[in-house]
Formats: sequence, structure tokens, C-alpha cells
Amino acid sequence: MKEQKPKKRQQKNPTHNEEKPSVQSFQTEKPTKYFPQEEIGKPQQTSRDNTRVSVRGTKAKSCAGRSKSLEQFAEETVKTQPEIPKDKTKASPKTKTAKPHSGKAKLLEQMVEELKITEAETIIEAKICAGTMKSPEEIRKKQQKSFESITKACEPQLQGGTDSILYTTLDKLRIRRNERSDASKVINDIIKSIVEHLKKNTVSFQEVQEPLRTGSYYENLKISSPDEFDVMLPMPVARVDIQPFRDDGAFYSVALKRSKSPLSKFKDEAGILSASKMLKEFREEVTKCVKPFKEWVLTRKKKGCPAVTLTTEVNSVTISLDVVLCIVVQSSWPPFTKDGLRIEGWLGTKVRQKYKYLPYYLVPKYEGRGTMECDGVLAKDIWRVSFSHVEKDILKNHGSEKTCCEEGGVRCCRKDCLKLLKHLLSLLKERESFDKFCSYHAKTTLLHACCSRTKDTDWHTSNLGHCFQIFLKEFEGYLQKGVLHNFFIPTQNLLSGISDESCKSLAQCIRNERYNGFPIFK
DNA sequence: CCAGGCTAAACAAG
DNA sequence: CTTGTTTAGCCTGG
Repeated sequence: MKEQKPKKRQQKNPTHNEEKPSVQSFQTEKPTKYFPQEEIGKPQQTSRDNTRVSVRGTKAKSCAGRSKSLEQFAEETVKTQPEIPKDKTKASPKTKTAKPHSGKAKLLEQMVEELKITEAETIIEAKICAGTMKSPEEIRKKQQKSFESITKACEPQLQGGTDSILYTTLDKLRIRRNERSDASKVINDIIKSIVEHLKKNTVSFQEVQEPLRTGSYYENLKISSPDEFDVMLPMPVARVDIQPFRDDGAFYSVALKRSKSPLSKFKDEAGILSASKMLKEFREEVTKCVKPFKEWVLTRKKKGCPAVTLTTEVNSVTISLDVVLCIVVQSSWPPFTKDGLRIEGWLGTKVRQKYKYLPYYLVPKYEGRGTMECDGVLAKDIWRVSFSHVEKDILKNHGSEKTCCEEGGVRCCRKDCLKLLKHLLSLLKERESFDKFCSYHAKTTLLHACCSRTKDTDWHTSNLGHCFQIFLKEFEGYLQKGVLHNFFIPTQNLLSGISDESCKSLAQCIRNERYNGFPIFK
């Protein structure tokens, strides 16, 4: 009933972050290069509809206008964007079912075979097949058949077999609107109260900035239920001296160059800002603030963890809110980020540059025992970098073409792949103790994957089954090697704190699922 | 600071 | 499947 019908867009914006991982330091090995290259590389290129979309080097992509100076980037890119031919949605009435034609379909089938052959020797395969030699095949065929009869798909193998279970699963993971609505009200209220309290009733934290809503809920990647929320509360600091703590480039000590910041009281004699002292007082303030809200419960402090976790119940479901203290650093990113964020081929150099101009964040997170000392600084007073704001923006503006996933653009399955992996991971964690693995590992894998298959058509939604297979293979590859580089800080190996056995075991489980049509989803 | 506009995603209906 | 509506989140402009 309104006349609110937009038209085009050009503004996209970035912001904020998230937090998560936890890992140990230590060097890695060599740049990880994975098999996907050969397998995926070619078929994709031959894919027909690419010619259309990738017409030119129109990789400008959107560009989220961020702070003022960034808007310019946005406009610029918009201008340089040649205005792509229009998209298919119109052209082919039967859209997806008819999509994968000749060449592509064949290649895909080949690939499937390849997958099977090249890895068929592995133990699991043998094990699994021992009792059910043909069952996977049979199931696939059966499903394929029914699928064909219904849609008369041109590309049976992958589409028919695994896709239906994947779509069904995605459907189950969808968050209900009512649940979301109820939970978000409750969450927003408490966040508001906390921020107000910090501003009005505290000295140390009165300069707190707008909360950064980060993490999967705010990235539209939350699955199953809106029961986990992450918010970072940024404290500005005037001028700081950041020094690496240990050698992986993810942890730093922060020295306040004398100033009359409200945070000065957390300095030691050397001017080092003590993460532990600051977090302690922050926690106390949050505790004070939520006291009157009887329905909220504060969970116990976890060692090394930057979050103050609050829980409550909404419709008899427990939901939690992680409130994370952080400091905003305006200066340029640490040198360790130099070789990270290699998104040039995917999102473009301008976008990369734009991100690099943003501030970065530090959260009071450490690993191991807090009493460990390095250059006179205790581990518990160490900060870890966070680029959650960039992660969030990338996930939102994840297409090579600016119209990816927008109306009139190509619909991609990047996020769907990530949701499915997260789900798979959590199911496997229920079954076995894979405690050390977290969704940040999945997210990082997706970011890397997007950098090696950069075109939106590489992730076309009609290719979900295939994309997910490759995506999982990559993840398995990282696990096998025990090396997964932090997307922003390549020197940090996100798997360094996890045993080889554990990694390999998880890889096996995933492979097992992949080969068998994801029985765990059923 | 707020109101209003916009988007993505859920959802409803045909 | 397509189309239209609703909503939380986020942005902008006044």
C-alpha cells in the first residue's frame, strides 16, 4: 500500500565486526594451495553464462560507502561500472533446470567421477562401502530419477542426488521471523541499557562508541535459531603504540602514549594498557547494569575470553548475548596484514583499499596461561586483532558483481555453503568431541574459497551441490594439513592449537558425509 | 537526535 | 516458481 518502491541502489555500506576464533600462535608452513584449482578452474571458465556476466573487467563491485572518504570509492566504482547486459532470469523461462548445458554438465559429471576415483581409495570409503557398496549410488540414482521426472533436469548427477537434501536442510536452518522478532527486541533492549549505563554512569567507558553488531546473526548466517548475539563495544583511544606479542601477528601489546584518556588508569608504569584490568572493570560495570534486569543471567568469566556473556530466556528458549569490550585503532593496519585479505580478484583492488583505510579493533583475548610473559608483558594483558567489521561487510557485499544476489542479479550460494558447513560442523560436534573447531574456521574457509573462485557464476545457486562439494573438499584439505591461515593475518594458523589427530578425524567425518549424500542431515 | 528510506530475508499467496 | 508484503537492521538527511 505504499509507494515505497525503490529502484536502484548504489549505496552499500560496511561496518562492523565480529569475533570468534581462538588459536594459538606459531608459524605456518607454506602458502596453502589446494587441489581445487585444477578441478574447478576449468569447468567454470567454459561455463557459458559467464561470457555474459563477466563481460568485462567490470569487477568494480559495489563498495560500501563507509566513512565519508569511502563514499567516494562507492561512487567511483558505480560510475566505472559499465552497466552489465541484463541478466538471464528473464531470458530463460525455465531458468535453472535448463541451465547447465552440454559442456558444463559433462564437465561436472566428470568431476564427480574424479572426486570419487581420486579419493576412493581412502579408508573410509572402504569402510563405508564394505557394507553398502552401492547404496550411495543407488540412493543417488533414485533421487535423481524422481528429480528428473519432476524437473527434467539436464544435469542429473549432482543436482538430483545431493541437492535436494541440501535444500531441505537449508530450509530447516532458516530462522523463523517470529523468533527473530522476539529475540531481537529483548537483545536490543539490553544492549541499549548497557551502552547507556556505560556512558552515563561510568568514567572509564563513557566514551564508548556505537555498538558493533557482529557475528553470524548480524551477517545473516545464523542457523537454526536466533539464540546467539555478538556485540562489540568500541572504546576509542587517541594514540597508541602497538607491539606484536609473539610471532604470529595476531596478538599485540598496547601502549597508551600519554594522554588523559579515561583509560589511563589501566596503564602500568611502562604505559602498557592492561587488558585484564580493563576487562575486569568492564565486566563489573556490565554486571551492575544488568542487575535490575532479573531475567538476565551473567555467565562465569572464562579465561582469556573477551566476552561478557549474558543469557536469558525468550519463549522458554535460552538466548545469549556476548558483549565484547574492544578498542578502536585508527592508524594503519599492522604489517602482518600485508599479505592478507587477498580479495583483489574477487572484490577488486578498490574495495581492498577501502577496507584498509578502516580502523581495526583489538579485543582482550589471549591464549594459554595469563601469566606467561613476553618482553615484560603478561599474556593476560594482551590484545588480539579483530576485523569483524570487514568480515561483516564482505559477507554482505560478497559478489564480484555488485548486483550479486540482488534483484536482477545472479543469485549465488556462497552463504548457503557456509551455513551448511556450520551446520555440519555442529552436528559432528554433537557426535564427537571436536570442541576446538568453531564456525570461524568455516567462515575463514569460505573467504579463502571466494578468493580462488571469484566469479559469481562460480557460485551460482543452481550449482549448490557442486559448490558445496568443492567447498568441503577445501576444508578437508586444510584439516589434513593442519593449516588454515587467518584470512587477514596469513602468518596465523587457525588450526595450530588443535591436534593432528583431531584435524584428520574431522576431515574423515566430513569426507564420509560428502561421499554418502550427507546422511547426517537426514 | 530522529524519521524515513532502503535492503535482505522470511513468508504468504497464487 | 513468481510476486508481493512484512520486518529487523542500517543508513542518511534534516
